Amino acid sequence: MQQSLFDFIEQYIILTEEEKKCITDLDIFRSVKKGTLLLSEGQCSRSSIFVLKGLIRTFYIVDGEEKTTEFYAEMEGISPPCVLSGLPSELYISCVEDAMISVSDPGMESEVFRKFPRFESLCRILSEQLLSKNQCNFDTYKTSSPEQRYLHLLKNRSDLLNRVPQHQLASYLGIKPQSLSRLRARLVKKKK
Amino acid sequence: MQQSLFDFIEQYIILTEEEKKCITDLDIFRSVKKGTLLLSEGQCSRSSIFVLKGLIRTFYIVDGEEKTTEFYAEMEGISPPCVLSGLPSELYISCVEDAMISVSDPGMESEVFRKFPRFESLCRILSEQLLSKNQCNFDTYKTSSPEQRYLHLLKNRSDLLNRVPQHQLASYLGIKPQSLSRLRARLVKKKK
DNA sequence: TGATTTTCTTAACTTAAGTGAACGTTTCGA
DNA sequence: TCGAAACGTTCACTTAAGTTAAGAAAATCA
Repeated sequence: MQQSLFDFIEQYIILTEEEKKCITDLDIFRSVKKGTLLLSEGQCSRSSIFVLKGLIRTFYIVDGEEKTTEFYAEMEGISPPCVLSGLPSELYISCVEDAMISVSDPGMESEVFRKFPRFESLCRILSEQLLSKNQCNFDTYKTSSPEQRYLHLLKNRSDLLNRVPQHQLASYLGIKPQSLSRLRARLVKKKK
Repeated sequence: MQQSLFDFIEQYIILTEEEKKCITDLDIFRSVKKGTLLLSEGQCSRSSIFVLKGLIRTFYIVDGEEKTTEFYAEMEGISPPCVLSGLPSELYISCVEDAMISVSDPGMESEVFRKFPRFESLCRILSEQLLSKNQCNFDTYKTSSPEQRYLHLLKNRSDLLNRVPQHQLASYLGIKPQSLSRLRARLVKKKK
């Protein structure tokens, strides 16, 4: 299972046996059941999550209503705001499917950076890439309508359509479930 | 002028004279006039920008229409997607006000990292913070209506209201200028 | 300064999302 | 396996943004 984490890292740098052992020794791999809440409002978690298998989802609760903001599938990771801010979380993280994840915290990271400085270099590059990607996604969201966002999802992450309940998808697109139903009906009619 | 860059960095690490000289020698400071385009569609720029004074704005042109995605004021920086991707830019960057900026590229950065490794450590931390902040902003955008986004702007970045033309603000909020006018009129009426 | 362009607002009409409700289907736990 | 809860769709109505157009105000520059 940890092999898939090694595979991910080795897209960037080839790991020595010593480095692999160091990662293994951290004992960061966890198996979690569908529906598990990995983070709840009010918690001051220090844990960053990397998804090895399965699917997790982040959301807020605004006026008693879940607002899904992102899905994280294989080889994607999330470090919730509370990890850096130290403030109680407003974010929830929950398991959409049974999943294998790795869980780390800033303490582990600095330990690894101390032992193997090139890991910090890798993390700088990765977080710059993530930042850039995140900004692009934000820009795409801002410049699209719900319908365009749905079509974009259909094209680029169609796996989500089968893995995620409609009402979570709707929320992710920024609309209500009823509106997603209608939107889909409208598109089918247009196509004819 | 470069002092304000030093001030920014020294919020995190105190610079030695040697480090300051290294930065000064890079000759990265530029003065730019209002209206100047710092990046246009199609360009493969390698330049990241940090704003020391003034205001710049990023936008796309979609169906012949400008879509403003972000404003960068004092002590904020932007590394456009093309810097990392190497692909021709779809993003525009333009100067909203006369500005003083610093312009760097990946080559300069690796030179500085080589001479002073702790700069890479600082950059990792900064980009992790930026990523976290960017994700929070994205989440706030996703979970808000245009009206809520306007009120949020009023509360948190009210300086922009005076520094930026309405139609650019409207675009930034994800609506048309006419809708922003109407929204404002609606709010005034509500207040009474 | 005067002319021209850009910007901002208002208005009437259109389009699409929000709301509340109903109803059939699926899921899940006792 | 039965019953309750959650889920997805449809409908009628409401609300707010998009569109088109017009006119007033402000900024720009020759």
